[in-house]
Amino acid sequence: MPDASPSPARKSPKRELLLDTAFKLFYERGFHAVGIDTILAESGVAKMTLYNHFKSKDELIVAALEKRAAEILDHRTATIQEAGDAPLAKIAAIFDAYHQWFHSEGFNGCAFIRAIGEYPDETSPINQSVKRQKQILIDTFAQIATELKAKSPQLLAQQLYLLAEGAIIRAHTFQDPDSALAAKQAALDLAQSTPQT
Amino acid sequence: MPDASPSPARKSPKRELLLDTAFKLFYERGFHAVGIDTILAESGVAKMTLYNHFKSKDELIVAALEKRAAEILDHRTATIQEAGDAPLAKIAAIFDAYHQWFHSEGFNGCAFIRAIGEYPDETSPINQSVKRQKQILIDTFAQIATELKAKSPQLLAQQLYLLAEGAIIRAHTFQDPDSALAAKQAALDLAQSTPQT
DNA sequence: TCAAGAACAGACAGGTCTGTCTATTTTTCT
DNA sequence: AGAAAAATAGACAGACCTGTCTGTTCTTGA
Repeated sequence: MPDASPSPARKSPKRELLLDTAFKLFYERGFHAVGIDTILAESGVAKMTLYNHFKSKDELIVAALEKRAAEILDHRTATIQEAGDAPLAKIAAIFDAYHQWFHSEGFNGCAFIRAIGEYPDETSPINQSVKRQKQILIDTFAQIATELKAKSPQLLAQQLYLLAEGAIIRAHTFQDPDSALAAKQAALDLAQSTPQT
Repeated sequence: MPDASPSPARKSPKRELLLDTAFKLFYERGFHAVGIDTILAESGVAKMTLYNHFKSKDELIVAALEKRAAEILDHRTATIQEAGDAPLAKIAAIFDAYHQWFHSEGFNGCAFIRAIGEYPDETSPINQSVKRQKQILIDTFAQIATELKAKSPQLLAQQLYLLAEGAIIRAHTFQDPDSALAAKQAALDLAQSTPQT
């Protein structure tokens, strides 16, 4: 009866420590570039503890990404919540949050996009996990675009998403944390030029 | 007098073959994921030949990226040339070219962005090479924005760039080759709403 | 207190990686 | 034809990688 499968405790301190350490290192240096041993040394956890919690490195990567994704989603939800009811204010708030992120210590682009880059195989669980996470952002934009009564909410949502991803890429590539400003302005231009009732 | 440094023949068939094969494999599977031996097997070239042309794997990566960058630049220059003199037509032509690219066999995102993702260290020659290449695209947009007499050509250029990168990311992440359409429309919207003389 | 589960250190296997070396063959140019 | 340059196969070193295994110690809860 004792299930030997590697998820005995859904939430253990060691497990959380491993996930946070792994994410930090992967984000800093890349997924292939960081070995298991580095994560273990940095976190001070034993190898068998890791393999008791996760079947493989890939599973660790997925879990680390999903933990981070949950945190990001919470943060974004709060950001939108605080922006009030006006759709344009919500859009502005989202891009302001990007602005803050780009200015934060250790910003290194989008871990999820980088994960897709390193695991381009569509059947990889890593790849699929990223897709799910990104879809949530698009859905958020679509919700706002609908509230805006845009002529084509789907199109506007997609365009806002393009601007967001583009801003991340530019901030990362050129180490310019102000990339969100141009994106925000373009986003508001596009959103505002939409025919409203 | 014979310089033993690893660049004896600037242009040799084997060298070009190695660069093309390397790029293809890196683009398909990622930089860390593809080993030297795989490139050698695929190209049918001996290991010492590779190391006679390139000091290291990193140098091979840089050379492969730069060869590809030159080809892309040529293609883009021709695309703009064929679009005629109207700035808006040039912008449309660039995004149409993205559209074609996204629909082409083997599209797998932007190799340069993925390279930054795998080599985030700013001092890496790989990282720096990508930055140079991307700057050329931004400069191209800036040139067109200036021709357009945009109020702020730099801002518009940056926004067009964000849309372009965003479209690539979206096409790659969601395997949706039509991502360029929304980007093109947004680009033309932004460019057109610019106050002209 | 004491038993069971969790985490520990560390060795280990088996594979892969980059880069070097040698000795031989092929190509190229004059 | 003959010399110089280029490419070849393949072994090799040394490092690193993931994942397994063992036996010990720590933690925790009844």
